[in-house]
Amino acid sequence: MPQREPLSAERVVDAALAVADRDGIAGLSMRSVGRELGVEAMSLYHHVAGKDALVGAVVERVVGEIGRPALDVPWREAVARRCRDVRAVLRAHPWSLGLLESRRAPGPALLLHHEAMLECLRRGGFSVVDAAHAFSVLDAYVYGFALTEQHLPFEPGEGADAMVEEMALPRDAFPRLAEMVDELVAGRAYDYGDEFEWGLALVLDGLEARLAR
Amino acid sequence: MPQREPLSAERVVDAALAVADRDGIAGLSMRSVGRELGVEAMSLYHHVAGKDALVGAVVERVVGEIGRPALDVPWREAVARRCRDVRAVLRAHPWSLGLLESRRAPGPALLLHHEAMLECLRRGGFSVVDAAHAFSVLDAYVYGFALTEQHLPFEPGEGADAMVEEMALPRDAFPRLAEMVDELVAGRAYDYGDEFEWGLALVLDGLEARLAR
DNA sequence: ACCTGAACACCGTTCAAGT
DNA sequence: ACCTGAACACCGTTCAAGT
Repeated sequence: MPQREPLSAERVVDAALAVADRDGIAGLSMRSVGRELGVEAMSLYHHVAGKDALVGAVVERVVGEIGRPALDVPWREAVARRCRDVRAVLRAHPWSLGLLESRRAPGPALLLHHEAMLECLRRGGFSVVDAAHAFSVLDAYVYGFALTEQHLPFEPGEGADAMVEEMALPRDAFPRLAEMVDELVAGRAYDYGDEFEWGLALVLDGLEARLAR
Repeated sequence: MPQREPLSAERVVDAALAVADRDGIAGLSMRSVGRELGVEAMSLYHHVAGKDALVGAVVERVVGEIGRPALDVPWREAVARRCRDVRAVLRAHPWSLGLLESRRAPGPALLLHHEAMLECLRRGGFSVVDAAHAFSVLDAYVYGFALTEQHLPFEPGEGADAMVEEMALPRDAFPRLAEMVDELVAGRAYDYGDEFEWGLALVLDGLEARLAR
């Protein structure tokens, strides 16, 4: 019977990430992470300062999954890829968005992402101030989309039918919602996820226009 | 000594809102709400089904603070007002954004807001499908801005100086962030909150262009 | 040096008991 | 009908004790 692998900050973060991915944010506790490692919760305190620090490290790990920037393509394409990357990461770890609020200062991984985004924009010809503006809109859009996407009353593949049932709209009180649901259901194959590209293109068009003037 | 006001669902929600506004989301517990009302936590269960239901009711109350739509103005102005309204409400109750994740189906107040937004857009001439697109971008942008605004490493009025200190950027590793901070500090009076209008105008311009074509 | 048992001050919730 | 005390199964964290 092999000796138990010794604990380390890295293994604790690994375990916490696994627990969060499996059981969501509500299932992440010092005790559950300990259980995951076959160890008492108190042992974790020798490797992480506390739950806040652990959560911070897990968020940092997730942010680190955002791909490295492509600098050999036009700014619009480079920026679009980063945005898709961020959305993909936030979708893979839905619980991480809610965790952002417990962090105050951004960690190095998030700063690296910000830096990469600004680099793409500056190379594209944006002034420092406009790059700051552009970063702000893009960041808000991507985070916000991930947030709304997460709280949809239906599953991505499921289409809009489920939504109609789930919320049972009184048509006369909500005519605009009703016609929208009708049309989306009638048009079949509506995937809310497609909205991401529509909005992203709109924002990028807007930035292009600002750049030209 | 006056008889104690009898408990009611409404009074419980009032108290929960007061606790959340004062102590944040972490301070909101059945026991703390009970304390706020001078009552044991267990008494609350006679008026709300449980914590989830209470949280739902509190969110519903907050969403209800979003103003009624102005339908006698051009769509662009009407939509802009609603967006500013939503942002203001989310800023007044910063903890509510994090609470959205615990809700599955949107309550009537949120549906009313969605309906109002769609009404503005449809009156402006957007097709059903384009109104859905437009709603999606706007919603994502506003929520996302509120989210990023909430996690700024510095206080709104404080300017960017605090940010520089707080995160102590190694300039050579983050040249783009460094130049940005420099310029914003040099330019004085940078208020991140101003970014909201810049991005909102960009999104609305984009929608206007889509409407015209 | 690393791990843990017991303890403390908290959670949400149930249920039988009080008025 | 409305409120509550005691209890249960959980939290994060401290600290003295074990190896």
